[in-house]
Amino acid sequence: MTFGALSDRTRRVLARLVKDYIDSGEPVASATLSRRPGLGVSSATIRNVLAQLEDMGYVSQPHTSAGRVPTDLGYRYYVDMLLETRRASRDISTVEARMREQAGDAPLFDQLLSSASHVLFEVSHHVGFAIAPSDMHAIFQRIEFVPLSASRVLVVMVARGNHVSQKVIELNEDIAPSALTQAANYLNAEFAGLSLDEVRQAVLARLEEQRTLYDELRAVALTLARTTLEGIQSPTAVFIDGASSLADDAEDANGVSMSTLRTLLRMVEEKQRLVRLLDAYLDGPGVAVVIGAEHPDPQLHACSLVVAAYRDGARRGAVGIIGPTRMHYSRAISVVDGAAVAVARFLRDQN
Amino acid sequence: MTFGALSDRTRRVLARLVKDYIDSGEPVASATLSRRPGLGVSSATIRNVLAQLEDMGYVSQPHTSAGRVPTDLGYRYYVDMLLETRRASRDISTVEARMREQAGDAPLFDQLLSSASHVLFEVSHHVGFAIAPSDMHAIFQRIEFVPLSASRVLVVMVARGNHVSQKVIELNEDIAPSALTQAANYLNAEFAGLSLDEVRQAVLARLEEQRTLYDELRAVALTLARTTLEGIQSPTAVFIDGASSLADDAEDANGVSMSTLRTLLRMVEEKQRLVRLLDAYLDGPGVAVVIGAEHPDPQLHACSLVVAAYRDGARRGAVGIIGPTRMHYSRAISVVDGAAVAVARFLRDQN
DNA sequence: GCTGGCAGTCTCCACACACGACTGCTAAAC
DNA sequence: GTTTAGCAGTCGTGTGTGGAGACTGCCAGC
Repeated sequence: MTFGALSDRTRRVLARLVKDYIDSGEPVASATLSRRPGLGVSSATIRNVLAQLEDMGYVSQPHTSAGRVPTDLGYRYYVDMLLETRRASRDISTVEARMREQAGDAPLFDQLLSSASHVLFEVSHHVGFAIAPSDMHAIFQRIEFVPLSASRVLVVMVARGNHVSQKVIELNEDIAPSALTQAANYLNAEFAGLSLDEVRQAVLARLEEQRTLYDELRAVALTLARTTLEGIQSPTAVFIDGASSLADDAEDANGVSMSTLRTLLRMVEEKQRLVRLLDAYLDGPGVAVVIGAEHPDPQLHACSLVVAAYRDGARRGAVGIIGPTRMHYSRAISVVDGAAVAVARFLRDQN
Repeated sequence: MTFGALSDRTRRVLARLVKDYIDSGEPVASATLSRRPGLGVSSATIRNVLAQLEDMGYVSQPHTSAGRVPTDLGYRYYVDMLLETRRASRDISTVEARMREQAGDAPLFDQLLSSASHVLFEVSHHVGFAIAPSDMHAIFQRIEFVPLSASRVLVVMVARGNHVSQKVIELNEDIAPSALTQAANYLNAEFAGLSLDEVRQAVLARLEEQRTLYDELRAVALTLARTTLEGIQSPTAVFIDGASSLADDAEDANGVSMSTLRTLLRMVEEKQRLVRLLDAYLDGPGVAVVIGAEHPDPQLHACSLVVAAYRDGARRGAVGIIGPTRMHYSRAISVVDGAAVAVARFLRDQN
């Protein structure tokens, strides 16, 4: 997008109006803007500018005798300006320091994401979230079988990045601890370094062969591996924190109605909804901002989403925040950006 | 509590009023009650009864020309009647079947509690929760060390009841995988069957001795065990589901105001608050109900809590629901009771 | 002790009115 | 041509009034 379409003064008025509205929550009057330093013109002039901005769809009036309020398009213009100018500034240090404090030096992957969502909430005062990359692309590092009883086994699978998943498997027949150890050794030697998806395919292929070629140890190992991996392709892990901030947003009648509140609370519960919602925005680089009516779901038209993807090799996850359209975008953007960088850095350090 | 203080008819009127109010949410008029089958008296008579009940503090009028609404004391009387008469009936089958569907046959302890909270939410349409017993009394079953890199170890500790906890430990110096295996073997042989608290004490005691008596293997094992156990005494695990139902409660203006909503959402986040809140109610047998102003926290005066403890050997945890004081108590009580029994049964079956 | 009837009370809703906040427009000034 | 001051016009908000409706409390009669 080019910013040439609006004159310099018009742009300054729009930016000032958006900022004022974000701070106050009240429609902004021309007189209020003219009193601001920086634009040394009278309220009448501002009124002319605002009339233009209204024609172009950047601002609107709740009613004739009220000040102006930014439309979603107005926010969009403002945010694009921010993204353009603020590209350099990011707030990694604060976010990263807080995450380290929260999660410790050697966190499990889940702990890392959980603390990311928590820190995003703390610093933005909006709902923070962190989404794990799809498990299937994780790099298999190690598997371990812990006997719980004669026929029950705890499977612990470790993927790169301290990504641990576990599952209890109930066997049809008893199995000796030594057999479990051997099975684990076999699998570790055979598959370490492959992605879980590749491991799954390899396991299935070998089980096919196995039908003819009979080998007790391998059969057990591969069957255990298959059962384990079945559970793994379960839904993507999602961490969300700060749902209580929604109550504040709804109370301020920030356009966040009770039904929006409910929609978001449901999303906090059925986290996969959030994953679906985000799927579309995970491709671009840097921070993406989705404002109000840009959401496909009408229930979210009062909300904005600030999201940034992070990379871990070929895998991509995301962190971000959800808040009312009237949110402090500049801070939100720098914080989310910082969190994405911090998560990526953590992962790099662990590998 | 004895129910003799009120005449039989008075009690029936109170019960009918509470039920009607729970169903409708509207103040109940004397005429409405007189039309109900069962109490074959005119509205004027009902009015006399209601006046008595009001004197005794069981019901109140929002304003002079309105019907009656139960007070917290009225609910209390009603709930005590329920607890007295319904002691026999519990709804285990539904709850247990749903939990089994949710969690599978061999769930991890966390999965079990998570599904309990979810099922409680589903069937009650209020916030459901499940609290794990304090970890320190769990029975140590097995520990396993998984090498992640030369100096990083994943500790997996299993306690009875499929209770798995894990932690990454960063060592000061490199350690060979074989040493880890030996360390695990030593700890498993030595401490299996003790409570984690006992293990912790034993480990500390032996480390004291160890200062003089030098034995590399044991020193490593005990040090790893100590570091692991340090992390374990972390806050009690709590599972909560159904926060979105709070939005419904607040929307119906069930007395659940925005500030109550916020308080509860905060509690969903800082789960330890809930643990503290419940501490007082975990001792009694069966189901406990805390109604409105009976809560110490004034923010919860619009809420009721239905909670039941479950036992796992010497350990006690709890399950329950939180909803508006105007909640369907009879169903809530039977469901919570059923869930507590189902969790206990699961644990017994796993051990 | 119960019931029918009636007067009294209070909420809720609709309507009207005045106040205040901004705007849009126009004509004059720069 | 652009900016400004001034003014008329518009609309939301807060307040007050009145009538309808919903219950109750009380009293007299059964």
